[in-house]
Amino acid sequence: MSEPKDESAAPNFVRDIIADDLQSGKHQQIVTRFPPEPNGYLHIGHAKAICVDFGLAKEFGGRCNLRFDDTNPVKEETEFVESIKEDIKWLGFEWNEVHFTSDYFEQLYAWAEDLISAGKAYVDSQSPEEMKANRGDFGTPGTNSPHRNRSVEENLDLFRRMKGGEFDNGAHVLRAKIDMASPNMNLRDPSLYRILKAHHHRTGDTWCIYPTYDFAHGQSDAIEHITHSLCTLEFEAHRPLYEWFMDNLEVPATPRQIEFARLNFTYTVMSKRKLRQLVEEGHVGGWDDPRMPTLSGMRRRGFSPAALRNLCERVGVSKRNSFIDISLLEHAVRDDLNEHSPRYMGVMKPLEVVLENFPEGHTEWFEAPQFPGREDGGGIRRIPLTKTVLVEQDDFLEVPVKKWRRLAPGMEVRLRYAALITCKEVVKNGAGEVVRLICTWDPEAKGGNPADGRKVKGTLHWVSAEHGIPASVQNYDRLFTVESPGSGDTNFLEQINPDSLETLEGARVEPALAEAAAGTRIQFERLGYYCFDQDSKPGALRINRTITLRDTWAKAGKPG
RNA sequence: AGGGGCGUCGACAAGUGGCUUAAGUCGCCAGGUUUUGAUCCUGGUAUUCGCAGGUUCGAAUCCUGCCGCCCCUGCCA
Repeated sequence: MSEPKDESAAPNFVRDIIADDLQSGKHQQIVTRFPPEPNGYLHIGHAKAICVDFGLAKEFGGRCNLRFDDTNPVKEETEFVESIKEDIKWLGFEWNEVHFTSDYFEQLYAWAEDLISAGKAYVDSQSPEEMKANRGDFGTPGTNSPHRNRSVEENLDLFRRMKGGEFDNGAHVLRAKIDMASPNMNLRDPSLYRILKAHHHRTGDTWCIYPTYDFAHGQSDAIEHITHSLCTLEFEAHRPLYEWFMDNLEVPATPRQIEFARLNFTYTVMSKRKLRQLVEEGHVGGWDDPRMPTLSGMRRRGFSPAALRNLCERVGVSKRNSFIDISLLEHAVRDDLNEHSPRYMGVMKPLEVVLENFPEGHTEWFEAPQFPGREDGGGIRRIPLTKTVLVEQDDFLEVPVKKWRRLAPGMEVRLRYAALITCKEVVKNGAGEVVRLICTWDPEAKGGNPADGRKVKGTLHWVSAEHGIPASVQNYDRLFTVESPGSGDTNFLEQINPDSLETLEGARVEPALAEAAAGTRIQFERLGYYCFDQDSKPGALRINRTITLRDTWAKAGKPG
């Protein structure tokens, strides 16, 4: 039944509530739902909601439905339904049933008439401006609408004519008759139905009146017998209204709404508006740009679903508004990728190294483990060593700094898994730039193990110049330079990190990667985790850097 | 101004009157191992729980007052 929760699982007050409800017998089985509005792409914030909604249901042997909250036909919808489903599946969750709030329009309408018949709802014909003015203020009670006391018959007639399409948008609205003086603004006769002569992505032109979120959500939960309706903090003030409907309508079940804090990260933006602006103004390549916090962007970047799930678990669920340090995300990603990414070598900015005593035209093959840490190495791949190899430009310094353990004149280093080489000569071009290193290799140290047991501290990644395969590499970094973009009166667009994307066209990778499929996640040793882009193909490799390895050397502030 | 919610280490977050002179995770610092300056391992990192009083033998946990932050006046969700 319920899986034992991971010891590393962070606390989660919702989990405690559910456990209590199950133990007390209030529920035999729990049912939750994930209710996205199909009007945009899912982002990392939604990932938390998905993990909570689906994860808790799974943990307790319950069920979780996917429900598209499509009560507003004005906001283009159908195109997002598939991407949302895809993202949820990618994250690793399955829904029990898929529903659309629009499937319940008939029932919702019937309930609206019930409310009218019971004298608990009325058709208001004030203009939006009048309604706003009469709603009062936080400090002052609202004023009853002049239409508040229309008869049941008149209300029914008006409401049916609204449904029949007799009126223009905005001419009338159905409101609940609750309390215009309530300190909770949501209870000052909230709108239940509005006239919207728009084409709906599923119901087409069947309706011209649509229920509001408040009138639709809880009742939809009830129809699906949801036991725990989990949502974010901003709906807290709506809970009394949610419950008012449960109390005043003949609903088949009475779900409980529980609110928790949404997920926020430093160094990124999460609002739909800002994300859209980034895309529409071309600051990024699209919704799935690897720098975007959208699930499609993160997927393309190479983040694994398990990493995201682990992150959500570690972050916990509480009611505190908080900004999670992005390093927590980065850690979760490295943690999972370290465990699951096979190792390869690739040189980003090549520097030629000629092994002067290596036989001309000869190729020496070595076997290297895919997972060096594992006992059996997790499989192997073969890598060729030739007279000319490529190493990273950053791994050579003509004048080494202290503690330098890479290449420098006279220094011996290891070419990982293959050889020990010593730098003998530095060749420069007319501009004084280093273009080539002349080195010798130790034929007695094949594989990198010296016959005399001498210690060679530095180990470099490398690629055979003859076998190395060209690749276009995209290095991604944080999209913003400040912790909370757009805070205060700053413009978040001016805080975009100008170096969030670096494209390297001269990279060369080891031949074992020639046929790598799009979506493949690997580690380039000593550099970081990478993912073959969705557009990558043999002959035109395109590789996205997901995240660098931790680099305490760079952090120590080494020069150059 | 009214209502709702929240304030524990740099960031998350346990703890709900004594076993807490406050878990864990990330980060950071210091060591060790290492053919990735990665991983891994070890140790350090809040005498203090928004502030001020009070109750109590005893409080982060109870009471009172204050301060701070977030949400609510869509025919958005």
